[in-house]
Amino acid sequence: MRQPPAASASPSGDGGVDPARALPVTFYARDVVAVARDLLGCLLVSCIDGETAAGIIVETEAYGGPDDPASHAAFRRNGTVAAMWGPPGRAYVYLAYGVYPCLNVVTGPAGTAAAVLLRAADPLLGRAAMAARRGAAPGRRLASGPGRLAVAFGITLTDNGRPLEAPPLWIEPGVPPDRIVTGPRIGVRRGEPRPWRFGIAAHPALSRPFPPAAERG
DNA sequence: GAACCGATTGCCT
DNA sequence: GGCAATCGGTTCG
Repeated sequence: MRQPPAASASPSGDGGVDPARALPVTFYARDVVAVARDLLGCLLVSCIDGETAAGIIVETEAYGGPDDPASHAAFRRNGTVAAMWGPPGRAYVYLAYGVYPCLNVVTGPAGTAAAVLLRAADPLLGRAAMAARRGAAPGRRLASGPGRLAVAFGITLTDNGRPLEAPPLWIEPGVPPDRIVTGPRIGVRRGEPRPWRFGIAAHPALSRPFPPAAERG
């Protein structure tokens, strides 16, 4: 499987990315599970600190509103989580274990408090900048994991609530994947398990392999 | 105002 | 494979 041509051979000066192509708010204003699946193959772009970083989204997780015990919105409404309760198409950034920022995309009508966690991306542009931010060699784990992804793209808590339709942070349409795998969300302990983790089948940039049972699905 | 928890990661054994 | 690091928000006293 070759790299999708989403960011190749463009007259744009940034190696092919173009904020004019950013997904409209209507894309996000849908069911959180649908958005989570449709984001696979799309191009995440950030222009932060003078560095352009872009990568294909290869893994996502859907988190519902108050009805989803695993969601931050289940028992919280104020603070950073307030972004989840806001309008769709905006970023919800939280700090995992006080260490790593994690980037979510708010979905559904305002007040739904649902969001999609971006768990992994396949670096396409700005690998050097990603590696520098990660403090790692430009190898294969630059953005494979929610914390790694956010750090690689320069995302911090200050980006919480930021609209995702214009610089410095936006998402462009990409090539829909041939096969999508499904599995239980990672690290979730509360409530009944939901198969709301989605990934591009057998993609090398996945944060972790999917359970065999999901591969057959 | 203090204690506790968490949608993680990297380093240690 | 196991566990410490680290911080914002919520909960409890």
